[in-house]
Amino acid sequence: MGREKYLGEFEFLVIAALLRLGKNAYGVSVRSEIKKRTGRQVSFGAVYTTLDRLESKSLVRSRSGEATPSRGGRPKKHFEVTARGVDAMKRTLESVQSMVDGIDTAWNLP
Amino acid sequence: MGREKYLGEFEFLVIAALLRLGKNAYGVSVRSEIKKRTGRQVSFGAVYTTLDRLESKSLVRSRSGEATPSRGGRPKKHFEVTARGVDAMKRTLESVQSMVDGIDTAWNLP
DNA sequence: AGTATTAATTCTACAATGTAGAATATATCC
DNA sequence: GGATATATTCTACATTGTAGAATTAATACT
Repeated sequence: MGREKYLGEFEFLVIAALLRLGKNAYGVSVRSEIKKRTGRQVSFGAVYTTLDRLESKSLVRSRSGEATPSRGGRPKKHFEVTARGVDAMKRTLESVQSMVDGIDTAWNLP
Repeated sequence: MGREKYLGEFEFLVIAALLRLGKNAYGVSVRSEIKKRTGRQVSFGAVYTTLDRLESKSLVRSRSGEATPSRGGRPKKHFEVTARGVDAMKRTLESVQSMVDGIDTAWNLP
């Protein structure tokens, strides 16, 4: 049995973005989704590096190349979350929630 | 304005543990609280290193030395979360939740 | 064909955080 | 003082976070 791993803070956001974006998930859209929802500023480098690392850990998978992008530019590289990726996300979210449960209301945390 | 920072995954757990433990928060109890609630295995090194780093970022504060520990052993070093620490926690939790919101039910994540 | 324009990804580099385990310190008791 | 108990500090390295410049690939235009 491989030791259970947990997602880093940013890795978590990236995987969540992939899940929400579904079919339309690729570097640029992941970045804007995170910016849009969290309001935080995110560099391309951060996103692509993280996507690569997640892929080499098999938490994410990519299918490259797009048929015909009607307008110029490099082809997109689409990503999707693997089953293992979803598991890692669940595990991570579970530990966060088990620790936060209770104090959230006491300290009126979100 | 200093750029908004976010807590790392483990830093988050440690701060949460401090909040729950209140008056009784110190290295050893933080470790066991995290183990107990999340079921994950946690080394002392991880906890103390993180606590130190959080302190140097002023997200946490420590008051050292205990009056009379009725039974032998080195004195405890107690920790508490600063206002900035609570803020960082809120910010971090907010971005996690804003990204997870919606998919949690769709993917039956915790 | 050659060049400009657009869209997106890859590379490079370094900072911050995660993690373990041995070593060390401090206190009590006999 | 030596044994025992309790807790923290140190050392070292692996993984994750983050930014921005450079590069690649495609289309459109002249």
